[in-house]
Formats: sequence, C-alpha cells, structure tokens
Amino acid sequence: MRTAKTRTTITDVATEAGVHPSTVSRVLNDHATASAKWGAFAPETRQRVLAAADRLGYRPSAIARSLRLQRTLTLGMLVPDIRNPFFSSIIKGAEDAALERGYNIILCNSNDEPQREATYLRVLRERQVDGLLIASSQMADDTIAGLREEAFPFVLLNRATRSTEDLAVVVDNHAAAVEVVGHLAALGHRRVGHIAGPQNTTTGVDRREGYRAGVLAYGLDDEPQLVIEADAFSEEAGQQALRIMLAGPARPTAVFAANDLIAIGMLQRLREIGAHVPGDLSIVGFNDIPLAGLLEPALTTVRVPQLAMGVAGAHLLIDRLEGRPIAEVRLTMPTELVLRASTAAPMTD
Amino acid sequence: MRTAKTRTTITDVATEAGVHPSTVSRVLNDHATASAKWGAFAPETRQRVLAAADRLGYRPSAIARSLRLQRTLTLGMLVPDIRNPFFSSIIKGAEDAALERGYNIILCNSNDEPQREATYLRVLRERQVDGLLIASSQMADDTIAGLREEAFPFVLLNRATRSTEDLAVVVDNHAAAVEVVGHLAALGHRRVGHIAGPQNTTTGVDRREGYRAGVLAYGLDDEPQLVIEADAFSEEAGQQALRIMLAGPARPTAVFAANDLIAIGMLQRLREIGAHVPGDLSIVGFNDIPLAGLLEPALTTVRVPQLAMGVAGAHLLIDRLEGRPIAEVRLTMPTELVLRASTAAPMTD
DNA sequence: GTACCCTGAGCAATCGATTTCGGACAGCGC
DNA sequence: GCGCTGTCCGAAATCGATTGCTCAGGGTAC
Repeated sequence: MRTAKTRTTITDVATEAGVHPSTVSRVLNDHATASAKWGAFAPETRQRVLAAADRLGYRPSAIARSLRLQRTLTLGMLVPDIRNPFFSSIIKGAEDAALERGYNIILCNSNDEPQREATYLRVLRERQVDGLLIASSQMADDTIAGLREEAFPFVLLNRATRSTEDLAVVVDNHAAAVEVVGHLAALGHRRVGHIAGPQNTTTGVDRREGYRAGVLAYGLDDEPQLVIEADAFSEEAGQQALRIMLAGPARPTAVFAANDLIAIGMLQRLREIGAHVPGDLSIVGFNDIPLAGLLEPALTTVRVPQLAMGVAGAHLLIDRLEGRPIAEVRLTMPTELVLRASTAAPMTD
Repeated sequence: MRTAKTRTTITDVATEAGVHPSTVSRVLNDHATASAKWGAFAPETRQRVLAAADRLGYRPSAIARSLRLQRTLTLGMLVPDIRNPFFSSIIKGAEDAALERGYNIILCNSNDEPQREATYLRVLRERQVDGLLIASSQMADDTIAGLREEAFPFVLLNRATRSTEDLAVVVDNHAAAVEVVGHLAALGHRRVGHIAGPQNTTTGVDRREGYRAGVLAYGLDDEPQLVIEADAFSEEAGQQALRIMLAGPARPTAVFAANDLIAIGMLQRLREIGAHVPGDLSIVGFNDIPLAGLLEPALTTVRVPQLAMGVAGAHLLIDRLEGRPIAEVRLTMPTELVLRASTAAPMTD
C-alpha cells in the first residue's frame, strides 16, 4: 500500500506524527529551534517524529535537499584512463576519502579526448557537482584557467599548472628523474636513453627535464637521439617508441621510461626480439603500479604513493569546499626509487 | 555582474527574451505546444529564446530537472575492487556506454565489506539513481532480493542469482572451467589442482563445480586435497592458498586458479621458492586481465570479454529504465581459452 | 456575419526539503 | 491580573525546471 507510486516524503512523516513538515525537518537534522540559541526539542515531539519516520521507512531525497541547499555532496573525477592501474589506485584513494566525508564521486573517463573532456565538464557542471578532481594530464591549461576564473573548486592530481594558487597534489618529477639517472650512472651506464611521455603533459615534460638535468649532472652522454617521445603513456606507445629508438643510432645501455606502462611495452618488445633485461638493456619505470614487482624481470621504478595522492586530493578539495583552512596549496608527495631486477651494470663488450 | 551570486535560471532567460519561463522550457526541450500534436514554435519566438539563452550562457540545472522528472540520469555502480584490472575494464565499458546514452555513473568501491555495501546502497537510493550496476560478487542474495521486491532496477555483472527474472550479464563459468581441465588433460596432466575462489560467490562456486565436472569427465585424479579455497580473489590469497596446497600431500602437476590475480600470486610464490612454470607446475588463470599476457611466463587463461560485459550491462540496464523491449534477461558472453606459456605437458619423473 | 477551430503562449501547480519569520501559549514576576 | 520572556512549532517562501490547463486572437467555414 505505502509501496504505492510515490516515495514517502517529509510531509507523510509529518502527517503520521501529527506535526508540521518543518518540524520533521528540524528534528531529523537535529536543529535547534529557530528562536532558541540551543534549545533541544520537546523530547516527546522528537520521539513522535523519529518513530513516525522509522515506521514509514522514510528516506530523505538527496535531490530535493541539493536543490534547496545548492550543494550536492558530489565530486566529479576526471581521469584519462581508468584501466591504467596508476589511476585505479588514485581513484580508490579518492573514493575512500570522499565516502568518509560524506561525498560521492562521479567517475569520468576522458580517454584523453578533449572532446570528451569538454562534454564531461559541461555535464558535471549541469549536475552541480561541488568540486572537481582532475587527474587528466592532457587537459588544456586554458580549460583549467576557465574553471579558476569562475572560482569553480577543483584540485589537480599528479599534474600542476603555472598558477600557484591552484590546489594540486603532485610529486617532484624532476628530482625523481634526476635520482633515476643517478642510479643508472652509479651502475656504470654512460649512454642512458629516455622514452619521454607526451610533451603536452606536465609529467612528461618534468620527467624529461629531470632526465636531462641528471645526464648533465652526472656527465653522461648527452645526445638528442637518446630521447624519444612516446605518443601516450601506454604499452603500445612504449613498444613503438622503443622500436624507433633501437632502429636509430642511439645504442643506449639503459633506458628511463616516463612511466611503468611504457616500460612494460618496452619489456614486451625486447622479449619479442630476444633481448635480455637487464643484461642487454637496463630499464627503469615510473609510478610503481601494483604489478610492477611481479613482472619478469621485476621493474625498477619510482614509487609514487598513489592511494595517498587520491586521499590527499579528496581531502584537499573537501577542505576547500567546506571552507577549512588549507595549509599547503600544493602538496608534494614523497617518491622513492625502488630497486628491483630490471637494472644492472652495463655489460662490458 | 551576471557572474553574481546565483546561477542564471530559466527565469532569467525568460525575462531576457521577454517570454514566460514555460515557453523557454518548451523551446529548449524542443517540445511541441501543449495543445498541438506537433506544431513547431513560432520561429521568431524560438529564435529570441535561443539567442537569450546563448547570450546569458544558460545551463539548465540537472538537479531541478531531476526533482521534477523523478529521474536523475545517473547509475550507481558497485564493484568490489576497482584496482582489480578486471573490474577496471568492466567499469570503463559501462561508463562508455552510459555516457553515450546520456547517463553518468557514481562509482562505489565496496572492498567486499558488507557494511560498506549497505551504506552505499542507502546513499545511492537517497540520491535516487535510476538504476544499479552490481558487480559485487559477495553481495548477499537477500540484499538483492530486497531490491527485486521493491522493483528497483538493477543489472548483475559477472554474477547471477537463482532468480531467472534478474537481469544479468555473465559468462558460462562452468563450461569454461571444464574446458580448462580438458586442456590440461590433453597435455597429459592427471593430477590437476584447483585454487577455488571464495565459495560465497557464484563465480567461485561455478568454477569449482566446472573443475570437478571436468576432472570426472576426463577421468583425472579426484581428491579433496587437490582443491583449496582462497580467501579472496587476490594475489595475497593466491600465494597463501598455494602455500597450503604445497604443504599438503596433493602434489598436482597443474593448477587451475579461480582467477588471474590468484594465478599471479601463485606465480609469485613459485618464483620465491625457485619452482619453474610450467616445468614444475602448469598454471591456468581466469579473466585474461590486461597484463596476463605480459607476465613471465605469459599466463594461459580464460578470456572474459570485460569491456563488452560492461557495455552490455549498461545497455541492458538503460533499456530497462527506458522501457525498451529486452530480448534476453540473462546475457551470456562468450569466453575463450587463451593458450600461452604457463601450461605445458607435465615432466615425466 | 457569426460560430467554431486552431495555434501560440501564459498561469500556476508540482517535485521534496530547508529556513526565516512569527504566532501561540506557558510560566513567572510584580 | 497584567505583561514579559522564552519555548516550541506552524506558515509560507524558496531552490529551478516541467507541464496540464487555459485563454487570446486570427483564420475559416457555412
């Protein structure tokens, strides 16, 4: 019967309890009386309302509340590729933190297509999400500038912009890349290559610049052909880039890949052509995605605290939304070079 | 100035165009006039409204619309673990299909915790998502029965219930498991073990039963100790289960793992103890997650069309929501045994 | 020339919850 | 007994869009 057509509303509860809807709202939200500073409700009324709500199985409508309060307790999250384990982990971290603070996440997979990103941005704003978590590395800077100008709350994950007022959670890509090169140099490598990430991403650029700084700092061979730019942060792009590098005159004894997926693509390609890692070529990745240690050989890589980045990003955004003080606008998470089996001293020929 | 405090509403547009809000609504939704069956609007009015909307940068409020229409164009998606690449792929497929049809997805990671599942279920219904995509294999059957009784639309992904009226997208786990055992039998194995998935999941049960059916069908050794139940569909659980199996008297020459993560955990463990795959032990997984072919050795496994399952699930649910005819209540997707390097004939000792 | 029809568009109710304002009534002091 | 303070709760506006009903006016048919 009550399972009829329409949901049970606050008015139904009010009728059932014999009070006014506004009273129900106040009781359920544990509000003080309007006039009193902090007067509790008449216990008897309170009980009646609670009992009625319970009896009717009342569930408030988040939509109606959102309309009235002009906030949805929803965050939009833009990622380039949910299948990349790196982003899966960030999402999980963000989702955990959001749930804990009462927010939900609408997931948006942009596939790095600007068109699709634009669509999502429009949809998310029509839905009035309270804020945005942006892990999409390719998103144009002026799109972000647009958000900033409108004062639409957002946090950047694993990327940053020139603007130092933007909230962001990042790692020091430059320093980590230098450290990678230092490790390879210490092993005795002098010809260290780099499969760079797309140079329209900040991570791609920062890591390449870090690589270059390392090469100069350690006095390694510094030749343009030692750097190849991959089309994407993916296995296929890694395979393809390595193919190009090996076809050229570079002849590196070690290669620093801009991320783990690129490194995995390289491993794959090297296996195909019968080359041995690290014997013929040492390989270093970036991110330390969950399976990096399970590969053969286990991948030496830079560990990025993925879950923690997601958690920190969500908290940062929600702090902003709720007007809490924000200690640091740009959070830099620590990285750590994880030495595994894909790097070794170069063979002396 | 118009960037003021409140968003621009349909009333603003109406004022700007010198018409009534209802007219704006009708024009923007391309509605026919109320009385006419299909009369177009006065072109001039139409233009005025469109121009005004454009000039003001009007964006409709999805919330207000949802409240009025009692539909949110939002789907809730429950997955046990977004970091499992299997689910990442399903999510991506679902998300793609949903976007295409105008829906968004609220992602919910249950971690297989019933508590958390319950919380999500409550929140999602308060938010009045139009329907649910449930890929959470552990969700209790009576929770699902509850949804069914309330006629809350949902689709099960990669699991099913006894009820044949529930919408579901599945694979034939039983048949695939038989095929796996057949493959191993054909290679000459007679002692084939099984690391079963949790037996409170339908996939775990179906695969175990299929394994048993295969063992009987091919006349292989049929001993209880050849089957160990893993605590979860995870690497850790796989490691742990294998440890138990190897400590016992089972001595299999091949093991069928209930999914790829379990198989990966086994590979990891075997590497630790210096055993060779497939020389010492052949291993077969299930799902064919993206990295399965990149492991060393590349994993023989059952390919489940993950993206396609997500896509099909979303379409099925939306068809239901929009009242379209549904051809098959339970969609069974095809599987394929992918032979790679982790299986070979047993060594003759 | 009148009655009727049809088209284009306004009016107002509605979706469900929140919140400001203010009213009713009880208790207390003088 | 009157007025004052204070407690508890009701009335009504509001958030923004949709839609059934209604109405005005022009055209048409007889």
